Amino acid sequence: MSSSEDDIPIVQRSKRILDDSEDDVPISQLPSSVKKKVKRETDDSVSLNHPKSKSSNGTSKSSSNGNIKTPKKERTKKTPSDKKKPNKSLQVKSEDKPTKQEEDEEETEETYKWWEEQEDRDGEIKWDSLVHNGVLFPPEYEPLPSHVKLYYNGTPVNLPQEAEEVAGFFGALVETDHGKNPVFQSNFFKDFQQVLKECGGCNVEIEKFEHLDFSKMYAHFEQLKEDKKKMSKEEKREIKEDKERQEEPYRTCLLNGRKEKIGNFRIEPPGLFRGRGAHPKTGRLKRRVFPEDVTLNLSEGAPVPPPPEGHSWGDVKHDNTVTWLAMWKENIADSFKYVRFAQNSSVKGLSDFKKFETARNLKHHIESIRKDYTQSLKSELMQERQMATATYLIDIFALRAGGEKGDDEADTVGCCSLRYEHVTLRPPNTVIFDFLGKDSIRFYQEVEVDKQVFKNLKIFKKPPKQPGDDLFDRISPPLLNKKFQTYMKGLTAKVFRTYNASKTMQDQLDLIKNEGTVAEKVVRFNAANRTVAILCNHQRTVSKSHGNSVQKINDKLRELMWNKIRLKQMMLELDPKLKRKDPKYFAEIEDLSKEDIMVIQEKILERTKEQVAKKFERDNEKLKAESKDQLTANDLKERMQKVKELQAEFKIELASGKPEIKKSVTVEKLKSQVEQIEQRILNTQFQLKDKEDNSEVSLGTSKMNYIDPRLTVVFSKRFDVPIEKLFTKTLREKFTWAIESADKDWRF
DNA sequence: GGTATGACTTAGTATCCGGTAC
DNA sequence: GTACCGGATACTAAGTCATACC
Repeated sequence: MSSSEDDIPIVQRSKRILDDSEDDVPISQLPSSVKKKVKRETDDSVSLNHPKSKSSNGTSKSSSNGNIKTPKKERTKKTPSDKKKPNKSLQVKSEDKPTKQEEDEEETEETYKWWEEQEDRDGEIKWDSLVHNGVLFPPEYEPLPSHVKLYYNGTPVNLPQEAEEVAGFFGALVETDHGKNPVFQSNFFKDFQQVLKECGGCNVEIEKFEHLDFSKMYAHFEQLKEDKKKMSKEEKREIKEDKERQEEPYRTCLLNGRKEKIGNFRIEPPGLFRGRGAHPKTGRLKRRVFPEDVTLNLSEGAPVPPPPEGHSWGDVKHDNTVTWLAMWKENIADSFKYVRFAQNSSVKGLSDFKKFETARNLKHHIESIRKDYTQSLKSELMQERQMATATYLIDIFALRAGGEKGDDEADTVGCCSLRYEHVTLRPPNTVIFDFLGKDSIRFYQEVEVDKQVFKNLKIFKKPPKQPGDDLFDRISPPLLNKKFQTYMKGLTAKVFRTYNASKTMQDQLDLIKNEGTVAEKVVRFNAANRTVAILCNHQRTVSKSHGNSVQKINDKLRELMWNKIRLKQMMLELDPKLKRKDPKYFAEIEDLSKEDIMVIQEKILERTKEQVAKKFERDNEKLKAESKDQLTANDLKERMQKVKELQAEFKIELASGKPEIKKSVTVEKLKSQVEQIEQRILNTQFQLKDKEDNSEVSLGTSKMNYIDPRLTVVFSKRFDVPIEKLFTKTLREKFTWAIESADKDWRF
């Protein structure tokens, strides 16, 4: 690198790789060294039919043949330059920052519709050319102000910078569940002491975690949060724009000459490992990643982005059989972390499409698979019997495969790793599953199973087996998957989950009638989604505000109920004979006791008081701003008088049991008001039920990973529900291929 | 056949951000 | 204008599975 280049800030230098040198140059026109001869595998190719390839009757083939088109063609080896050159509009532009509108247009123009391509896309080669600007490193550590210290036994500790950073990681978490977890504390403390030792120690001998006092650090971080909140809009905007400017070069890359988004272009910052569940390593220090730890992957001959000043890359690879752009080794589990394409990239889209097509293909085999494993449940061979039983559990209860786990990981299980204690048998054929699955999420289900499955599980638990022993001791996920491959190409344990999730969704959607408002249809769609989420055991922790908001809705319901009763009381006041005519209609008048009513009235009064007080404050602030005379305490008293009047009315009503009737009121008018309130009650109850039902169920995971997006698109089209109501912006981008390729008649 | 490795998908949670009520 | 709430997004941990190697 020339010295003049050295003077250019890293951000600008790397930006130039895409912006200057390759700007407006399609990859196919790059120097020949960039182009790479590509050998494509042609076996079992998958491609999508696109709207242009209609059958003679004008309907898309996708609805009838499942979009799979696999004529094996002998293909000659292709080089990138043989491929169709991208449109001018697809080339990366960067000079003159485009306006927001231009950006949007550009976005639309640049979207590569891979699903409209005719070519086969299977095989080992994942890309023909890949050019990118490397990765974004987290900022260097900024030392704390000198007055913010860690204390040990009351003594302020002068920590070296490296150790202060680690202490700060903990300091920020002291009040969280992690910070209070003894394993987290102990792991942190060991690593903290190690770092301290590495950088030469400090003024105090630190021996016990219990003597550490992080309160000053914690207060400092809290203050920083507060300050951030208090920043003006302008300041916040500037910071955001700065951040975006810095990230810009790393957001996208050139994949086969087309601009594509990158997902996690940021190297993970150092911190304390937050393992889920009872993870033995939770709290360990995740060390800072340096360029020397990072391997880049890009086209041979493509310009290698310069590493940050004074550093060099660990390695630079040119492997087009993988889809990562950069990787590094992390120090907790000693595994790799990858920088990959974004969810809406062609690479991810194609992979998603293939996943759903494989799952969809299972429908042609599922019947014979079920027949086969039902037979094998009675096999003489223990291994076969275990295989059949495990397949049954994976198919029917959507269990994961359940690979072996080490002692240095959380103790979680799936099907093959189920142990004696995870399954309880209750004759004649009830099985109680109780175990921690992925992410230490509890799987608890009491289910009735096939009689032979029950028998088998009983055999698998027979002595000398005891708690701690594997239920399925003769099989493993690789063995299961090997067997699955004999049923169908590409079939593995996880495909059953995708298949059953999408099949369930389709069945549920089929039950929905095309009636009601859009909002009602969305609620029904979500209910179908929820069935799938429950099948897959997708949970979430109840939000902190959940109890509060449920309480609010319940209060609202009681208030509505009271109002309805009052209206009915008024009706009887106007025409007492009504009660004899329709006793059922008026029966609910007795539903609320005097105490109930008092509580409701108090809540209303309280709320009204608060409203008046707040309005008073606001008005005063307004007057102050206009330099006018302030409202006085007397004014407030006057305003509060109205609340007092209301209170008096309530009191009279409570004593007499008769609400005040206005002159113009008629029985008919009251009846219509009752109907209105009843509708509101129904809506509110519906809203409450939805909230309760969803409080512990996470719908997003199944929508994102398991439900074929084309099902959602079909629902949207058939039921006239805008796709925006069913997919967020991110999901619409991720599933553009589905939105543009599935028609009304598509079936999973 | 078992284990290690590497590359990918799936997953829950933390944080951001925009709408709404006041 | 602000505080609050909830949905959307970002982050990264934790799975699955193919392949290589012995």
